[in-house]
Amino acid sequence: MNFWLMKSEPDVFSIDDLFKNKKSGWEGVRNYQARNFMRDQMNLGDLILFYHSSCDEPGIAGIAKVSKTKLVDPLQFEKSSEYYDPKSKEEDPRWIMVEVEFVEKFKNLVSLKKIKETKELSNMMVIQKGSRLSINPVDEKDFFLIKKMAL
DNA sequence: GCCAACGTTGGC
DNA sequence: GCCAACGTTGGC
Repeated sequence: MNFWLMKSEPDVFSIDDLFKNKKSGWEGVRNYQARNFMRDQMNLGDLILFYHSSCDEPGIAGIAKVSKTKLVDPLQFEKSSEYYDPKSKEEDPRWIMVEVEFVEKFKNLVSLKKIKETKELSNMMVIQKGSRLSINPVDEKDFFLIKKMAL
């Protein structure tokens, strides 16, 4: 089993939205590195730190898990979508995604600030300078430490 | 709104 | 294949 961190802007899609919908396709990723993680390395049941970005208090808001793998992102073929990709072909779709399922919302958000202050988490990709990748692999021990910090 | 750090595009 | 210009991310 692998562990992940996935970023979402809460104005667009928050942990509360995932709670309401129970499940959601992780649409709109248009970065090859992030896509490759989803396409090649995500397995059913992998656990995900749900990260809120570009908001008042950036940080990890809860946990989700991978409920379906290797899905075709439908928005790449929708002309009206901001995620439309004219270069992607139906017979060879460029953008592959996973479906995620709600697991829990943290009682206390584990803020970016807190993560930066925690020495044991200094290796996390999300706090490395210049790291903008929206999907990061996470060490198992970091995953469970963050879960503990949310209590 | 600013801006640093990256990624992508396209001319050559 | 290089690289300048441009676009995006995301914290502050």
